[in-house]
Amino acid sequence: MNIHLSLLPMRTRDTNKENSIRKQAIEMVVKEGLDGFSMQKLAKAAGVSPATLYIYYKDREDLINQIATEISLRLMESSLQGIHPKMSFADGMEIQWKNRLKFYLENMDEMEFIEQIRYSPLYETIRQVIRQKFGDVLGSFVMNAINRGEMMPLPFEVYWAIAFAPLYQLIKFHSQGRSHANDEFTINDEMVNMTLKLVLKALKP
Amino acid sequence: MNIHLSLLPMRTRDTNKENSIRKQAIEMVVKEGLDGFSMQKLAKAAGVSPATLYIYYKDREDLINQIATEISLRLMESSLQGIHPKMSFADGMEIQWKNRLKFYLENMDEMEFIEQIRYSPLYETIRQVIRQKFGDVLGSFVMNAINRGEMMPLPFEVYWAIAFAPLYQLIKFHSQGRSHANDEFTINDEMVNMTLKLVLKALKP
DNA sequence: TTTAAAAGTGAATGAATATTCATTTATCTT
DNA sequence: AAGATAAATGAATATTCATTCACTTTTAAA
Repeated sequence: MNIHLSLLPMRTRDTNKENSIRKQAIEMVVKEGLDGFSMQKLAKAAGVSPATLYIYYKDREDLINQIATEISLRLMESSLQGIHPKMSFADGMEIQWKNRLKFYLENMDEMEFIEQIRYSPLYETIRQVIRQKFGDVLGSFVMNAINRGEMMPLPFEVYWAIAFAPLYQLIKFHSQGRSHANDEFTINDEMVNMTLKLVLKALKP
Repeated sequence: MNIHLSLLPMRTRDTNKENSIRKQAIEMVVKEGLDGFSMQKLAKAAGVSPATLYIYYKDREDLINQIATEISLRLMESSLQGIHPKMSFADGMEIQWKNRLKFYLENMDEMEFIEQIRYSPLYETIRQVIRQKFGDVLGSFVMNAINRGEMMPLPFEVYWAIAFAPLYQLIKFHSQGRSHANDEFTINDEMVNMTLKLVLKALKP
């Protein structure tokens, strides 16, 4: 982005505005839900004319989509950091758990934004982008583990359901606990390690 | 509902209308997301005047809340059907898995409706109603299993994350697969049994 | 310093929004 | 049959919505 191949002069984009729009959009969706979000409110919150939003984004749907896609891709890249094909299954799993957890905790607003979109019809496009970009890597990680006898041979969906759904559930408990006084659950490393150990026990042949 | 203590005559409520409103609301939210839902569109789809909606429901938020709460309570009641305190942990788990799966498959639209709400700020109230009504039962089910040495002693959240998140993930894969040609995942009993077995293996001491 | 081009704007548009209100309609008891 | 009451309505309200447009501002190369 922001690279212009043309030799013609032009006004440069204000990255402060770009960031402010992004940040306020995320905050608004998290606080008021997808249906509490509007372009006019966003423009006001970001200190920008409504018309400016349409310079950055084609329309409302495109705005939500671009922001959500960018976050999702960052999450996936983060979660695969430090993964090598030769690595043992248990090590690979532990790294992915740590990576995902770290990303979540460091980007809670972004992740709650994604949660709002994830179950709405808007998310379908993003799901496809992710699958196209990371499907192979994740698939071969599982296949290797099975071939090496480190993991039970399982359909991919069963594997994923056991391997990651519990982590996401813990994170969900954590972020629900954030906003509520009588719900004191807070995630911690010990708990995560405990859960990961159980998950690995389940998947071992 | 529909019980009048007054002795005075009055016009009776049309239950067809009531059901039609409910059904169309669910369908609309599932198809177009929470922010694609509006009172006027609902009124038209249900063949009813907009004003009629305000006889049944205080306002838009109340409408969503009432429908979502009613569905959630039905799910919880279903999932505890046939559960007895003397039952072994494994049996109790299997029954709950079967009950939840059955309810989901028989009420897919309702459940996808709930998914839309679940991550929005609207869901907080419902979460509390559920906890208040079923928290004790679920809590003592876990405590019994631990005391009898049938299950590892775990924080409730860790237990839940391992015990049910994988099931929900499978169901999510299934309902995503429904609408997409190149995504052929379909849930079946064999797969569910396989996953449950792994989960029980993880939780066994 | 001129200038082309994109960035950025405020005000306006028309459609859609939630909700209300003055009426009419259906129902049950008497 | 009469009448009281709540159900049900269509039209109207004021607001908010996404989006557009004619216009001004900023930029950087020439």
